[in-house]
Amino acid sequence: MPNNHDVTHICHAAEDDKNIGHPLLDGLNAVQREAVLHHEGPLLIFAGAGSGKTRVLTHRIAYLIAERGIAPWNIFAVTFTNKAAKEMKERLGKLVSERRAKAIWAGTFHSTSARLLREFGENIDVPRNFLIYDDSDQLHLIRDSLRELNIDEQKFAPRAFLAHISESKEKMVSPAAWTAPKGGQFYGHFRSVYILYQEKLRQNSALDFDDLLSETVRLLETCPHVLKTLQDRFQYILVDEYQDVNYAQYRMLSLLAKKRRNICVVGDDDQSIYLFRGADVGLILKFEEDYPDALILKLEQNYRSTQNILEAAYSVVSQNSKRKEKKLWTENPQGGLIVIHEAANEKEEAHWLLQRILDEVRYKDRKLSDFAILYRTNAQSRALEDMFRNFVTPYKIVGGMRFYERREVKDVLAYMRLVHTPTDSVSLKRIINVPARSIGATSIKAIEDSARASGVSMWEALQQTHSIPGLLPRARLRLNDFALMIRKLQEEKDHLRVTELLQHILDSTGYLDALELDKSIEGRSRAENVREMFSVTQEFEKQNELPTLTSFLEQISLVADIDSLDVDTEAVTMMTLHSSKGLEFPVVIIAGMEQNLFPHVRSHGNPYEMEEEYRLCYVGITRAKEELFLTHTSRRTMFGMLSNSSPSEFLKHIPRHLYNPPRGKSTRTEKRALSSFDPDEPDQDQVFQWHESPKVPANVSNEAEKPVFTVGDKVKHPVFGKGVILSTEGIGVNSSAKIAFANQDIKNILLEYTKLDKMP
DNA sequence: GATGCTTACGTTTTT
DNA sequence: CGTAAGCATC
Repeated sequence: MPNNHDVTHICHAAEDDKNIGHPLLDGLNAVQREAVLHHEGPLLIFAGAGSGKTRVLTHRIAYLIAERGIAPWNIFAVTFTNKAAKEMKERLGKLVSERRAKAIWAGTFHSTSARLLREFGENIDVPRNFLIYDDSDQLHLIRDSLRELNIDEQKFAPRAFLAHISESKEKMVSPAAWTAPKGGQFYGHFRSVYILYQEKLRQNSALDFDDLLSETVRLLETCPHVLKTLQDRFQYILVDEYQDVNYAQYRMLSLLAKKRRNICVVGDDDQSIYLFRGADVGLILKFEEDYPDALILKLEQNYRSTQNILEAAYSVVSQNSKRKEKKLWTENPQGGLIVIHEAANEKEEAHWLLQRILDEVRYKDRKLSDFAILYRTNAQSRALEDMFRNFVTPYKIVGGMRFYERREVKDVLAYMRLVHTPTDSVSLKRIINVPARSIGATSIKAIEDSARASGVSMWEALQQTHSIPGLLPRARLRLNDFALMIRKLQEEKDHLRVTELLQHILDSTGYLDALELDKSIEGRSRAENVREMFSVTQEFEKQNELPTLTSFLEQISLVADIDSLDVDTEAVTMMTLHSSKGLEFPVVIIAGMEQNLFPHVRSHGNPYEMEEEYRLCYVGITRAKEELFLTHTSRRTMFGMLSNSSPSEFLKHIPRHLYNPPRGKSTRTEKRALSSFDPDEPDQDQVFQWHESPKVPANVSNEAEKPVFTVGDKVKHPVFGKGVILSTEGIGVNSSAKIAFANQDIKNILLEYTKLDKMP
């Protein structure tokens, strides 16, 4: 089986179309063509996983431009991630021209909203230099609000307020319109917290993620001239992943599409996985009501996966009651069996799947980049990463501890934000004493109180330290120095490129110098991360025609983890199931298929959330093109506590004939289980039975020519150089050795995959 | 005001 | 287990 067949090669076009021969319709099936050719009026496309919807969307846009003479700047394409927008433009560049592809409006709801508010926000008193507050910024504001309102943080979790505020905004419920549900002190406090939080956002010239959407809706609703301008601008609207749209986004679309009604939405109710973020599957099902004249198309032919994989996916998602019945079909081969594997614990799980991957690379000519490991929670990546690092196998990870969430990066960004938007007191408070300039909590409190008393921002209060009561003379001096430094940077900001500004900030604050004094490992990596910021700004300046500070900060606030995933790197990809939406891989491994983990324990007892877990599983399975591995453990350590785990209920819905036979409890297995690394030998034999490629018996092949190593042997590793064997483990393919290298590193090396020379 | 120690607490999923 | 916030001490 070819490793990276493109869908284009196995698409078969219907023969009977009058437009046959048009390059934009080439290789499309009949339904896909209809979607491309549909001219004016609403269009709803149910597009199953792997049914070529991105192709349909890009070809449809290309057709509008090339054949119908629609100006690219009159087309608005909403994608789910920035990455998807970028890819769409790249593909369009090849279909029409790069210049025209660049001119279309493509982006996420959030980035488009930010752009519109930057352009028109002044109509509704959104300042031009607004910042976008992320989760942790929001929490700061909530905490401040709770303190101000004398609400006990211990009794009422700040997160709970934030979640409920977010929910309210998604549904476009203002503090005034909000009505308290019955009972509970929480709701008694809620309105005042909501109001104060909103007030603080305004004072800081900041919008949160939800504001981007709700303020845009408010803009469209309250300013008819803006609405008209935008209705004329966005003559053709195309929306991807419509099943994950929330109410505010829905309102925004309705307003924009009202005049011309050229709205084309694509989605799949089986792939709705953002309920927690306000996504409402009901909206895609309501589209027909909203637009009774809509053309409705269904893309049900799958070009991605084998029949076995599709059947497994269907067997899971069809358990749900609230879904539009549909079943994908494919002309693809049946494919090999799915492999379900139980490991003793998360370490062994990681070890097993790493081995599987290396086996396939070795015997089936796979590349590391053919593999994706998916999991339910980010925390699961730790065991995987440890194992990959130990065995020196390249991997790339989406999410987890994000670059922009690191303390040092946030600090540097806070300086940039403060220079850009002085009213941003969250940033100000963050860095006013970083690096330490002897400005302590008492002084900060004094500024805050004084600012509140006179109704100005902290930054404004700082300009007149003499009128702040309770400041010691020395503190006053320090504060003046700080204010002067920031003012200088503010004066420069418009004449400098972002990279230069970053340099000036580091120079005048001494931030990097302070970090470099710390010689510890963390200290070094912090300094490294700050220097990495220069790559970020330089890359930004290269990629953007108008690389302003405003757009830099905006882009950083709105990047998704997935946006920076580099598909070209030769490495295994690891990410959450959520992040994997829209992607595909020849081989997919879903790890942690356990009850209470996936489906997640928090979804138990909530039928809506349980159905979402099933959809999430469906999304995960349908990422796979050729092979699927599902692993679970019998015991897993969570929160530092070891607990028993049982196989996920998803597994029992997969028909027996689709996966590998259960491994027999042979004495061999039991013996093996006693040895240190559970190599799970019988299972491995079965794995290879269903491969078409000739199997090289793994544990026989090289054993003869491989030297045997014992503790104390001196060896030479092709990458790490000279070392000494500290200990050995495992048998055959699984044998590994702990080796101490000359550079002090101690690593576990899988002997099977490393050319290790014995030295005299 | 800085530093170091203790404790409490948490993990869904993300624009 | 690992982190972050909180407290006591210098």
